Amino acid sequence: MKLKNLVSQRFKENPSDAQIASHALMVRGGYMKYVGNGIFSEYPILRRITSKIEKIIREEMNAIDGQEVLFPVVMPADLWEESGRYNSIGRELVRFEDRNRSKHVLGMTHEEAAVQLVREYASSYQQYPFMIYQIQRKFRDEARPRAGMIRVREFTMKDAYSFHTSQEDLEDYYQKCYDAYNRIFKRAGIPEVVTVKSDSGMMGGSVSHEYMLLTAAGEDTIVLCKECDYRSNMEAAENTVINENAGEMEELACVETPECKTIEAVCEFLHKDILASCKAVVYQKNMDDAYVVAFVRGDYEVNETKLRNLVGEEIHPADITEDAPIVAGYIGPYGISDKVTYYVDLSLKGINSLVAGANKEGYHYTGLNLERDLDKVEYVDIAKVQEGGICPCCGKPSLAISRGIEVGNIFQLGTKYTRSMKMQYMDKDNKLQYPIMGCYGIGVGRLAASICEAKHDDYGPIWPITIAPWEVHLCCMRPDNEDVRKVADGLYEDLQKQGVEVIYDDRTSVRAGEMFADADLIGAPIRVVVSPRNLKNNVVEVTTRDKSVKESVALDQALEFITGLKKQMIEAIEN
RNA sequence: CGGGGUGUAGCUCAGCUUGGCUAGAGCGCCUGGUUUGGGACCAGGAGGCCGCAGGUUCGAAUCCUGUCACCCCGACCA
Repeated sequence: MKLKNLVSQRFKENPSDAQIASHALMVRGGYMKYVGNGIFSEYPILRRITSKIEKIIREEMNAIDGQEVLFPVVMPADLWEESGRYNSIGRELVRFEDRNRSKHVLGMTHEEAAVQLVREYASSYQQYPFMIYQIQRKFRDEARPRAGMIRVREFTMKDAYSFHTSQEDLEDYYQKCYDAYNRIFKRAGIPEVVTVKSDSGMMGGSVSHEYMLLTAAGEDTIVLCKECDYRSNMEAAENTVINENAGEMEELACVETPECKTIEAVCEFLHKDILASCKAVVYQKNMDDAYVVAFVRGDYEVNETKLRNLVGEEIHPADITEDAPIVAGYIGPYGISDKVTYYVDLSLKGINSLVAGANKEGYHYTGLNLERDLDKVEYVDIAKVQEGGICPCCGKPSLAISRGIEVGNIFQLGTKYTRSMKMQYMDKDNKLQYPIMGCYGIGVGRLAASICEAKHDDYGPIWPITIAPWEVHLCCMRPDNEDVRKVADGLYEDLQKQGVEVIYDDRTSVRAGEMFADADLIGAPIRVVVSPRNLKNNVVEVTTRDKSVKESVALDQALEFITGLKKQMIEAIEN
């Protein structure tokens, strides 16, 4: 491919709306073009990258006996009504009517389609297990797309669905998929992706893992133990708290705390330790606006995902009205209205004397002892883990908090979809059974952007050779010089004959600076420069994008050197 | 959905507070020339319904009202 014919435009300046490196570089380099909120087109450079990522994914899915299929993007609403998700999913599911006024949806995930595809086929236990997958566009009407290709509304995804006749078989296959995913990320050049325990959310099911690329630009918060292998998404992270210095037992007393609406203000006013205070965070159920109060130790934040799972339905931060059965700023577990559901976090266990709201405007209690003063207390885990918190696995105070991009996930779904959609098979004993499912996703575009996020410098992406748009970027400096052009043209031909993917820059009237800047933005791992200066010494210059190699190679050895370097770079990633 | 911000050339932006001639710059693009190892220089040129609609005014990119779109933070999110 000649660079001068490449459909795309490169820019010197950063786009004004880009907040993260991958977004800025991929727009500047002509990888993609903004079409609408959360919607992009891919130019040839990016399409070459995503095609290579897809190829790796296909190979690994096929290697674990996956069979590629293709589901429709548009599906009749009936199908989604069967599983119950037509009504349970919010506005991210696009619903519309066709010309006959019949309801349809745009596919945002394909559990229903997968079950529908194999429901009649897989009627005997002898046909199990099997896995089907597709690589296809999805549309999710996200509330807030952001960060370029990291979070978009329309995107390409590999989604796989496996069907099993026993939990053991699912777990066995889940492990195979777990390993296949690790191979995919390794082969795509980011072996540093880690798995974390995750919350299953709307997918349903029990065990699930997310594959996270740890980077400051990530949207997810990850909890990692520095001492052992414990890793979890913050949403699912267990919070372990031990209140060792539980303090003196005091008398319960109601004290005036004027204008003290935050826990910090109260503690300062009363000269009490925030670690012996009880903070109230108020939510409302989405269904009926009923109030739900979460009590946590003053220094903790509420983990809304854990709270939501406990409540068993959707909740949102409360809007406390005048006639509410609670007094904003003065809410405490002692004497709280029985119209309010409340939860007490583990972080409050064992503290002898708490400062807490008195449920009366302008008053707090001191000396509150939950076990002595309340009829009964049940402690639940609803707080966010803190930096330096205690690891639930090894027990050491070694938890660290980091940011990550979710590049893939795997779920043990169970029978949620097969039951609701009445997919059954006949087992050995002539009994009807529901197959057990697993599902496994990878966002292709997001993975490309994540790799860019992980592998770039100020000048552009540094693509791993396995997914780079081209393996070699050949620069012909001064193509108006006949000797130089002849050598460069020859090298271009020869490299291609050797099966090397080359992007060839033979533009006249382009100065060296621009050529190099373009090469950096395109990010091919190997750069070869043919120029009058090099030719004088009968050499070409070979450098790698990551600057680890920079050599002048004799003309007659150039081909061998470059193909050798390519092979070396591929092996370094694949092995 | 709540808070903040921005819409002027393909890109990055100035002009708007205090209304006034044919609306500007840099980059990019086209023509010609000089250049040629990290985004050159000279000369000429094309390119704008100043997001959209309404209003105020002799006159609106600028003031007012409405509306749409986008960006950021939060909420939400397999």
